[in-house]
Amino acid sequence: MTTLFALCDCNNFYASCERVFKPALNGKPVVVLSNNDGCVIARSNEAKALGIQMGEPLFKIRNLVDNRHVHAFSSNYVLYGDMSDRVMQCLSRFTPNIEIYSIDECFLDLGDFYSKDLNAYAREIKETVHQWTGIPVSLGVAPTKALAKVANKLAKKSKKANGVLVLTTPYHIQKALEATNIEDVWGIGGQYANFLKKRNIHTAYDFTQLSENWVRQHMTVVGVRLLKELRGESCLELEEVAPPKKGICTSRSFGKKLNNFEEVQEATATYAAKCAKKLRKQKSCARLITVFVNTNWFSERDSQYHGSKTICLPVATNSDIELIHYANIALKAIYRDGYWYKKSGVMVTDIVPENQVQLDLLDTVDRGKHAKLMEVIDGLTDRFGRGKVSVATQGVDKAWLLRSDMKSPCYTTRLSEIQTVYVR
DNA sequence: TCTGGGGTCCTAGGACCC
DNA sequence: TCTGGGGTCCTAGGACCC
Repeated sequence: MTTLFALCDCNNFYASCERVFKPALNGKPVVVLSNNDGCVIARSNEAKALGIQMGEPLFKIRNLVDNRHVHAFSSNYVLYGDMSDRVMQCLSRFTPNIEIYSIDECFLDLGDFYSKDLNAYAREIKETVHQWTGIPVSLGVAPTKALAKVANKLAKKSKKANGVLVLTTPYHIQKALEATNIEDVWGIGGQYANFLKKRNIHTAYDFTQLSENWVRQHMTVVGVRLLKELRGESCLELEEVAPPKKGICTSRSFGKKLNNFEEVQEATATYAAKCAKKLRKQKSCARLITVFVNTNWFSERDSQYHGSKTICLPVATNSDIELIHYANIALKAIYRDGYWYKKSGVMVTDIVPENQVQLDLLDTVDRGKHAKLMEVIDGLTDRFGRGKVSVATQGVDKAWLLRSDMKSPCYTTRLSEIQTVYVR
């Protein structure tokens, strides 16, 4: 059986989302910033043309932003998540077999469409998504996922392709591989790119000429899989159902540096509650919780400290109350006075399905009661918005909160004005 | 002054067991 | 003095992705 994949990738996704609701920004440079308005994480084509790099800190390009009238937005993940859902729903009308690969990318199984005019079909997909959601996308079509990635990159880059490139013949595939720099290949990061270039491997085509043994020796079985994929042998299947996560992490840099235990504790408790919520969403419980704290490692003045502590819970849980309790214990064990803290985080691992939790005979926690309470809290959160109901440790003043001074409204989701309630 | 956050997979090496 | 061999599990670290 011949395989055929399309990779649909939203162009400059976050920047495009902002533009959908502010069409006056079309044709103008737009950037979206990371949490705390720290660095650039999305750029419109006009912003790229100004030389603004991905990941560049805002303060380094302040002049450019001001002088060239670059429109900067704080990130608004609720908006982007909702726009992503709309794009994916639209795509699923074209084939039921899709894999949502990331917030802005989707693989489509086009195996049944080989006899169709693939160029016309891909273009129809592209135009429909744009019409329905306002988001511009590019499509690459090829016999393997890695080749679909190659096709997608070229579809974006080439004026002639204009957002759609179909690679089905050996001739076109070879031309595409020759036109793709090795560092632009999916699965080749900076380390491997340097390593390969030193050995005179500069394009994706050069890479396909290597021997399987050599690649295995230097790049593990992952490299071999990529080699086969680029040679047209499909090794990566469409994963329509996302497997449950094996680890869940919530961490943030604080809006300002902190040297006060209570404030770090509030932030950390909030991250623990976020982990609990993510666990409940995928109907899992976790048995290991890790808390870590960091000072600002960019600062040359402040003395540096990194602490982390993992605690094994007697019984796996997804309750806010329990995870906050153990997060507090872990934090107390690693917190040292006399440092300026910039970031903390909570990670939960050893994750099991909710209905397969091993119980402990000496367990003193009323799990039924916790589950009921969490159900109520989740219900309130869904109706009235995040942060309206919380465990008291999470704090009220929140001096540690992120900065996001340039955030767009949540155009697509409801906001609420209900009084905040605290559960003790 | 200001520098993101959240994941995956693979391998090597040590501990431990029979 | 001689000092096995194979298997599993765990962890740390390194690579990658968006």
